[in-house]
Amino acid sequence: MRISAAESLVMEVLWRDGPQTAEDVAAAVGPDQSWTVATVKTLLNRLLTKKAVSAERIGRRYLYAPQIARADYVREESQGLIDRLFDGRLAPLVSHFAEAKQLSPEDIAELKKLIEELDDGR
Amino acid sequence: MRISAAESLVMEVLWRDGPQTAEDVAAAVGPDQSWTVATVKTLLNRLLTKKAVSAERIGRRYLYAPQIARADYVREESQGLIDRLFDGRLAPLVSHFAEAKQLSPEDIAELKKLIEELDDGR
DNA sequence: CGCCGACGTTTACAGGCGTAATCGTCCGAT
DNA sequence: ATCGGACGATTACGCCTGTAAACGTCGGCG
Repeated sequence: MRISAAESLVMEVLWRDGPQTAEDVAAAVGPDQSWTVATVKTLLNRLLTKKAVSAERIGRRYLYAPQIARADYVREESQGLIDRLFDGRLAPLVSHFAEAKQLSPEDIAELKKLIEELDDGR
Repeated sequence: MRISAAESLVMEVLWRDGPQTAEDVAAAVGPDQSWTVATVKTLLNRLLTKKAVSAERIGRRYLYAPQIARADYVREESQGLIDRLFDGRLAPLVSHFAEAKQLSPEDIAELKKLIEELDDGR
């Protein structure tokens, strides 16, 4: 099931800080988004029905924990974008960023190093 | 203004095949999506109000033409994803694909060539 | 032992989206 | 001059999303 933009912000804090209560999530994400606690609770509940998080009762409260791996989510999102916009291939994306002058020398160096490592591994 | 997923499919055919009528768009995109002509017309009209396409009257019909460049759209979408998932940097995305074993030797070769060209240009 | 308050659950509601049918108009063929 | 059909414009409608308030329950303090 699809995770929406707002929901993904909640997932991000669960991934980053681990299992926590609705209050904690609200404290972590609320300021940026200026969401009320109620909003965070709604999002957590939607994520629950989507089985994207689990809830373990700890006394009066629940601890919410991610049920899907961030890597999986990231892969799906990235693959989707690359499929939609770049014919499923990664190189054109990199190329696009290069043409749009969106790459700093540091970026280029970093990429170079990365690719060389990949190539060595081969 | 935001271009939705369905709308972007319409934009893609306008970008690919140039200005054309609603019928043409429907013929180009309809089969894949199994949309009726009515649906395509709705999407074109929404794109019109979003100023993403223009309409030039040719006799009885309109020719719809893109009003935003594909490169701009692509940049926004890509940048958005990279900002949301990879802290705004491109290398981690590439790295992620590598780790997910989503890169073929051809991909690696292509990237290598690309990066070397970029590096030369520097 | 009863009540209050903290939680989770349920309900709300406007706007966007996907998908389409219906309406109104105007061109072109009789 | 008329009428039907082809187009765009308008209207429809249910689902998802963002954002949140209202409701109900249960545990702990007094």
